[in-house]
Amino acid sequence: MPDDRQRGLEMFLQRLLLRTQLTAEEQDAIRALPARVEDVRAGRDVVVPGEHTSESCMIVSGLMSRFDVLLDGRRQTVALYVPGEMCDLHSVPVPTAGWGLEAVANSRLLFVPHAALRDLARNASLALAFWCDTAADGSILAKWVANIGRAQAPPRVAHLFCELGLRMELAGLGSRSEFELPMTQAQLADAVGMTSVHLNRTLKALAAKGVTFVRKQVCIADWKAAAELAEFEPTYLVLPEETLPPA
Amino acid sequence: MPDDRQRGLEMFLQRLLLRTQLTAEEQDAIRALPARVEDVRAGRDVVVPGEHTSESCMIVSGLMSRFDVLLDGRRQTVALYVPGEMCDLHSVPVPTAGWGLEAVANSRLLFVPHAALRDLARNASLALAFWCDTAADGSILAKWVANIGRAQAPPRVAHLFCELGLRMELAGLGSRSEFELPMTQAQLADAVGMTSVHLNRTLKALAAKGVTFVRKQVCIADWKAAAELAEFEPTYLVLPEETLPPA
DNA sequence: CGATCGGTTGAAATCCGTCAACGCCCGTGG
DNA sequence: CCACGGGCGTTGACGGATTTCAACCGATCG
Repeated sequence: MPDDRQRGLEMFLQRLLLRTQLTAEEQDAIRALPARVEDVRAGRDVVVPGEHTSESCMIVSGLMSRFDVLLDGRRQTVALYVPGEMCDLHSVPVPTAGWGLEAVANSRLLFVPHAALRDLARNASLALAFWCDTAADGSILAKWVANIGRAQAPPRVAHLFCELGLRMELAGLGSRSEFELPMTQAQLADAVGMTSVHLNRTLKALAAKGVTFVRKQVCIADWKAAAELAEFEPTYLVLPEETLPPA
Repeated sequence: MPDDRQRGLEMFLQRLLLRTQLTAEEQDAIRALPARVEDVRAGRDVVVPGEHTSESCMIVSGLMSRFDVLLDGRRQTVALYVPGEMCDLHSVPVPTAGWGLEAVANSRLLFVPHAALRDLARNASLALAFWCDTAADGSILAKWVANIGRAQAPPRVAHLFCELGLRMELAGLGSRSEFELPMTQAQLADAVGMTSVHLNRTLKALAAKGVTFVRKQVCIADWKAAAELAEFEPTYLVLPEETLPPA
């Protein structure tokens, strides 16, 4: 359990190294960050919308959702975060969030004080690395806007599955065509902007095309076909060549 | 015209100062950036999706759209940028864009080489300022996901009008309740993820509530009522207190 | 003057949300 | 051991929201 702090920071470092080169000293600075490990249960709100935060949050295991609330209480998930990702790095420069952060599944989180990250950001390379991560996060958000804004339900869901497949594979959790997605249909519906009822029907339609989501397990029989159906084009994930599917 | 370079850089600087404090030297460094002014006509694609860019783009006047394309050619606008905003700052850390950039109206743009911005980012405060701007951009994207993902068309359009009202007011172009929005209904439809036909009908419904969009002019009779209808809550714009509407 | 673009309107088809009910699984408590 | 209840998934029927297809009009421009 105390080693999970080291493990979490190492995951964070590897994430940064995906997109930015860092010297040995800079890498050690990340490893030396102060951090606190905490387990949260599924359904728990880690950050309440409107709250002022002083720590950023990294996911060691589990699944987190960044969400917005409507007056009637309905939630819209605007981003999902898988293990190895910093779900809150943007809160360092912008600490007063307009959104909330919820544990979709039981999760182990690593909390890092903003002050420590701000301090590290005085180093130019590390600042660039943080900036880069935030830009990549924004790139995914932009894609979500496009995905939710335009497509019919089946490609919308398929697109999310393709994206999460790659991200899960990168996290070392299964493969892009078969991975565990520890969320309910209702939570998934919130993420793609539809009703759980309609999502359920959409899943049945997708099952006919070899894309299934059963017992929290996503299976994509023909990944290439699914990517085509979803018009999935992974550039926006800002990942290095070798982790991407062949064109 | 040569002065527009200075004017554009000054707008950029003021934008950064909204959210970050900078010393006189740092401010001068922004003012001394190399930059190129260019006028583009409405409808012109400044950045083609998938292209590798080596310059960031600031808007001196006009209106820009960041968009994603579908195979069938339809576009989904994922972000709109008004004068005074850097529509491309994230391309410094992430130069291979998955999206395109289009001039919605005739626009005057200021292009700044990535290299120069990267160079400035070696300064910790400036790096934080850039990071902050990118995070704010992401915050708006997140809100767009929530806005588009939610059901009804009228609040969706009203929300966009409220947001653009504040951003236009901040840019010194009209007020939050009356400003020019130089785009066609079809372009607006792309931005909110609906058909131009349905947008047209939605506009008529909104007109009955005092929110009009006629001859590219947005008028909001009762701003507070419109904000309530749209469930507009401006925290996500990451603007200083005094520029926000009273609660 | 014709052509094109942007806006407007109508009618039909489709997608999707709402309401409601039911079954399954699993944990809890009797 | 069984009864109960709640969370979750599933399904049907219905209505409303949105898209699609189509036509028309006014303004602008060559």
